[in-house]
Amino acid sequence: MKRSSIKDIAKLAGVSVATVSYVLNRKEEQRISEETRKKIFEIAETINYTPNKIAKSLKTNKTKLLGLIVADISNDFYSHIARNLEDKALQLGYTLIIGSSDENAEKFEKLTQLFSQQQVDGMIVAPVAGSEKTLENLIQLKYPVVTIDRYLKGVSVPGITIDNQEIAERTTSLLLSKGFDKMIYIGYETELPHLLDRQHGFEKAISSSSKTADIQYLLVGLENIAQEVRAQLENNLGKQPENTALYFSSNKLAVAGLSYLVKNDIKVPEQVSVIAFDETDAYDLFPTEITYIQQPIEEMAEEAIKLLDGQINDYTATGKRITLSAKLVAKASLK
Amino acid sequence: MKRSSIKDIAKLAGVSVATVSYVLNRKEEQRISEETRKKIFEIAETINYTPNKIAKSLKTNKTKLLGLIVADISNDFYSHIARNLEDKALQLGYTLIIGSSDENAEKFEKLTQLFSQQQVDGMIVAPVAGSEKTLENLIQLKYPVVTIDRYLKGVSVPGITIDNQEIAERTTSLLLSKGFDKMIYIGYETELPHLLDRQHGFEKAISSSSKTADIQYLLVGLENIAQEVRAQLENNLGKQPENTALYFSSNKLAVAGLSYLVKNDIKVPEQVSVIAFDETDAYDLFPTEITYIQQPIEEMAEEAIKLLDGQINDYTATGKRITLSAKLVAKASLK
DNA sequence: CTGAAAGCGCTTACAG
DNA sequence: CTGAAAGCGCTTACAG
Repeated sequence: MKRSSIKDIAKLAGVSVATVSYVLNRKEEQRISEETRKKIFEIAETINYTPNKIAKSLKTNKTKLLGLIVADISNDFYSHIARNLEDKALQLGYTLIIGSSDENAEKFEKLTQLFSQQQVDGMIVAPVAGSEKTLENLIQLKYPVVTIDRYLKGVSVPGITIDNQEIAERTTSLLLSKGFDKMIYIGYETELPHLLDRQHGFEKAISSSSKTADIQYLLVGLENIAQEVRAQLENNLGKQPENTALYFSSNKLAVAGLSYLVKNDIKVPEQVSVIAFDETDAYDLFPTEITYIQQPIEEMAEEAIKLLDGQINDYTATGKRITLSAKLVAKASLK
Repeated sequence: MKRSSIKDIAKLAGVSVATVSYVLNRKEEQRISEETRKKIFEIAETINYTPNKIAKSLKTNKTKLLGLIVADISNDFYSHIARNLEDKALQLGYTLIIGSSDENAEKFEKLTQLFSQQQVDGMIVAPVAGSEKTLENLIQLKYPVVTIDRYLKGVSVPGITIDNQEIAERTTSLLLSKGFDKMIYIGYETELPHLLDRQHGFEKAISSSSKTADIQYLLVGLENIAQEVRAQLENNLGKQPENTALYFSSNKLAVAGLSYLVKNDIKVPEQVSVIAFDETDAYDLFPTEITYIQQPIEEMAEEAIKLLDGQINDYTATGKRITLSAKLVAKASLK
């Protein structure tokens, strides 16, 4: 595969490569005669010229490539984030390189190195537990980075998050007002701050309320979610629960939990009310419409790209964090 | 952000850039003294050197970048394809650039151009209707390309598909053997050959069978799938179907259809049996376990990368198409 | 209005 | 064992 270069055009047109470059880049300052301009465009067309961005990148030090690191691109939430980022990035002329960290700090670091070697102009990352140092290194190198969805304690890096604690608190208060006998929080056994925020919001609402209810926390690891959730619900919820509320702190947890409910013919909301963080098409298959907390994914993507583009064009060390508001979408699963 | 270069190392070590390059690339043929070798590694370490792959690419004409074009990365099926491709690609040192075509031939072409400009070493694409010419152009330029999931008529390009028609035929025969009064095929109104293959498989089984049943085809466009499927089922299935089988030719169609069933309290498999192409976690939320056709996604990804890597390293014009076998996973939704 | 030339950060035959 | 030099395909001040 031999592609044509600016040099080929120059030769055919009988001009210098400089002239070709000026014409093709529409640098009007250097007024090239209409005649040669036309000739150059024609030749470029006929020999099927496409610019070599690699060469351009080397010169300009810009690749128009953005690195995206998520936990797992096959995860519903992240694939939607990725899709929205892709669209917003394209609008600004960027293309996305994507990698999955699998919640592994080492792999996360490898990916940042790989992307850095590919000279991405910037990175959008969902950091994993233990990746503080990796992030700090990037910041120290003045590498444009923004976090999305997640953030890490003690690392000052710009990013986009939602008001996890607040929305969790508000929705929990709503739950409390309904007077359940038992409320179960299903969450992750994790150090990830954004997930802990959700839990703290839940706890805060509970402790500041005058209502009393039997409160339980079921925490599962990041792997084998489905089995763990089902097993724990079996132990703690039983087959014939009454006047109980389930609070799932992610859509994956919710899918696992709802699967348990439907398999055991537990009625929602008659026996158990359900509220879940994040949406997913899967809810459509559940007999009752699910009440969920909706993250403004499109807005998150837009702000992330904007923030990153800003950093790329004019780097300023800043830990600027933008917090967007999630909202509750109330459906029948909450009595 | 100013990164250090090979030149910086050379200066600090008091050697030439050539020597540094040889050492860093572990080219043992040119035996460099252990002493300078060590010095160079140390310096590289301390000044935090990372190679500029862009510069290397320009010289070697290899970027180790692979372009992936899917219909929509937020679609469950494609995000899983992407994830598997990512892993296989990484094993061979490639990184993935991802783009979504939205079933739009123009956007598909734009993406190929963009990727080509980024000098990707090759592309893995799920072509869209009308993208024959775009594909032909790439082939003509001897650009390494392999298709995945889909293929196009009359274009000779290597690729991976599954035996859509065969598996559809086999599963339909199975359905026929159960003696349903009514069988409804829910598919797409499309020209995409791999989807038509599924329909042809269904038709073939029907026409070559001695059994008779009321056969219906519900075809929907590629947009607004959910609403269309529900509306059509409402008209053609009704609220109290009996001894009927539903054949969904994709997981998105199945999710839409199952949602209709669950909302209308239609019992599976007592009233309606269900079989679906492709899996999704969403099935977990349906009261009955769904019988589905499982594509060997991991194997598809592996073969695609292997085929592409082969093309990249030794280009030979070939329309080699690899067909893998899908398999039926039988569950309770089929009586 | 146009071109010669330097240079981006590497690799690699070639010479010594 | 090591280095000088050419070159990958562009861009861009500078000169004319």
